[in-house]
Amino acid sequence: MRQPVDKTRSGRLRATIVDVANQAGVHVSTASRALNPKTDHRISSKMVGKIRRIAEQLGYSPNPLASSLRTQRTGTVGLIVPNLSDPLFAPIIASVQERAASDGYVTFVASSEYKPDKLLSIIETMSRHYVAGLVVASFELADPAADLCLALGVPTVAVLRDPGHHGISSIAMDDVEGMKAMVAHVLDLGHRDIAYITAPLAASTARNRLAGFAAAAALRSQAGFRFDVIEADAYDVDEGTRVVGRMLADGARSTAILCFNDLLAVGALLALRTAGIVCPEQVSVAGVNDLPFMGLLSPPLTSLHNAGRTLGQVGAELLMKLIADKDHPVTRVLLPSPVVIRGSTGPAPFATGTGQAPARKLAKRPAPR
Amino acid sequence: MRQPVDKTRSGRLRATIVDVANQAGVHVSTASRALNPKTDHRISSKMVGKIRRIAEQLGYSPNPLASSLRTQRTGTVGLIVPNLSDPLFAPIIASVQERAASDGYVTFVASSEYKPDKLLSIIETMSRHYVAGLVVASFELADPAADLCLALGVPTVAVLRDPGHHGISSIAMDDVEGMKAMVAHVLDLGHRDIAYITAPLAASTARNRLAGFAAAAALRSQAGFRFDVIEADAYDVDEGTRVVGRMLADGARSTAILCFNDLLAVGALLALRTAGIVCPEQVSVAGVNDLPFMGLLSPPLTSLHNAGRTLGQVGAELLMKLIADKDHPVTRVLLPSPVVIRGSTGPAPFATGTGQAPARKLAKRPAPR
DNA sequence: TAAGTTAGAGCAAACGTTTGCCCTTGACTC
DNA sequence: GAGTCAAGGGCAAACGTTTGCTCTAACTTA
Repeated sequence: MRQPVDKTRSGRLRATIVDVANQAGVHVSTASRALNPKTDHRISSKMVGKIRRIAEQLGYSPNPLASSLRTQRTGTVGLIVPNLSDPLFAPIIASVQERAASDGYVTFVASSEYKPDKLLSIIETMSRHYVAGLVVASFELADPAADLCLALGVPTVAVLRDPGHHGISSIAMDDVEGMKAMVAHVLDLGHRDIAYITAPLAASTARNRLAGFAAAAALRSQAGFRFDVIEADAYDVDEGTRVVGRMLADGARSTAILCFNDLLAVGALLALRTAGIVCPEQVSVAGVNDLPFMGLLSPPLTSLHNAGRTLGQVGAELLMKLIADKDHPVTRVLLPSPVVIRGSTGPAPFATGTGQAPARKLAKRPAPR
Repeated sequence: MRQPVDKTRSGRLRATIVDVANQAGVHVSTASRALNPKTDHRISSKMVGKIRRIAEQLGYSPNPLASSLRTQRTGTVGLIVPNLSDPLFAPIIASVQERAASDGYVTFVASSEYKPDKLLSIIETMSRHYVAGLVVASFELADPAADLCLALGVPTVAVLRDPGHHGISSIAMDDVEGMKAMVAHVLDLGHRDIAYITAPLAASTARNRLAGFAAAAALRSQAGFRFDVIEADAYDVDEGTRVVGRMLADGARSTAILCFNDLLAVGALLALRTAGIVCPEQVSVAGVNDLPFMGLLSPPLTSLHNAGRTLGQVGAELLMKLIADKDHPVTRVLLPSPVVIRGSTGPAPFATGTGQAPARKLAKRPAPR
């Protein structure tokens, strides 16, 4: 005698497929097939109707754990970002989530905290949870984590940062061209002494933006132009303040400071303000990513557009294809990253148009108000 | 004859507990007990050692799906926010995630998009996935979703917004006191005609901030004081611009505009700027939440502090307790929400200190630059 | 020394699905 | 009218754990 299912067990009152089958007077396998659109052709249509009706009325919905255990597939995808608090990732998280949900997937989000080992262990964990696929925004260049994803056989899409792995599809901003355009912008404004604050070069974004800067600089390698690169150790506002503070203390003469991202740029603005240097009249500043509110700062920040939502959406879309078709070709997408010109970049002081800027230290002037 | 486990199946090469048991020459139940610290006292310690060693060397880790199916428990918690893109929720997401992870839980994040039905269906889904508990930042007042959580028997903590349900623990900001303090602040500055832009009153936050505003207003119900309430339909910058645009068009005379949140306040600033009204000289503006960068706007925004990280951390902590002990008493935590005074609030124009402000329309003046 | 206790380990059921295979039945073919 | 076939449905194993129960042997205790 089969015990009737105890509906009150553990506080969960959920009908199982055997309840449905019993009620319909059929075998559980029949119920299973009838409920699954992929297999319901094996069952007579009136039986399908009956079983569906009973399932509905019992409020049956399949237990994803049991189903996944049997099929070795789940309805979940994983999303890994390097930092959950950085506003840069908010639209990516939101859009990946939305896109995945529209295909019936729920999303695990995890933060790798910019730590390569943590990334590895998260991937391990997610794989153990049988995620159907992974969207990763944390890859570094030649990241062993990319190999791990492939070894584990989990479909993976890189967003924002491209590990440069031949087996991993990716979607990212065109940082090289973006940065070239940014340099062109400040050159147009007459700047001849330009500094670029880069982030640690482990990430493709950092590498590419530096490459763009360097490429643009190479075109003006003549006398009268000066291009400096300073390396920051972090990605946040404080680091920007520290770095620019040091630059000023070292007597830097740059009239334009381009930053790896907006947070560093905001830090730069603060450091300049503290030093009594007026932006953009004395020094221009620009960032990358065009975070929310950057247009409302004073001065409003010039930046490179970052299509966070598109990144996430297209990335998730790509992942869905990869999941559906294991042999989907590896694809690589680059999104244009145009310069968003605002008030923090302006004409170079004493610009002569000849390319020969007079030697000059950043003067301390009282902050305007 | 048992077939040897096919390690290459479906691309996943994972040792199971039966591999460990076979290798150790013991029954799988013995292996299971040896591997579980809760039950390993039932097995001789040298056997435990041997089995652990073999497990390690085989790279065994338990399949969470199978384990959860059997135990009806998972190592996952759910987090539901109303909007993934709002910077307000970023620190909450990050901190819940961190705190849960430190207890070995992975986190599902979902967005209810401010839609009550969507919230219900997300809770349903998560419950089906056997989440161990739920952190919910989307509750409305007297939300049926709160009943659902209880009915499903899933431990739940409300953060930020309190559904006011006797069975649900919560942690939130003290919006009533915060708003009172904000009103006191602008009264101190001499303002006598104060407007408050509220959000839809479905949420406890909206209700409480309005209550705080009303309570503070009640103390000055004498002639010469005027307190207006305008209801916004949304929570974003655009809505703030629209609402304040309408107010101006309607000839509002308020010299201080308090807003439900920073996004509305930013919208208010934009509308004022468009109208050529100078903040704070002509009209003061304040928000709530103190989002990142609000101190860098021009003018820097006065706001109420929001302890997002604490909210998430304490909320998750509370959830861990609830999970560990089903009979943990329902607790309610309120965090102080002090006024962060910045440049967007200033002395009332024509302030006399007598409480009798002269009738005056908001004058259009050219925007300064 | 007989009875009772305990430690250590195995047995098998259970969690809720899915799916390859088999069986029955009725229709169709030659 | 015997053989073929397809449709419709049942059987039982499998996914990888956990856990109540049983069994055996060794160890106490009176």
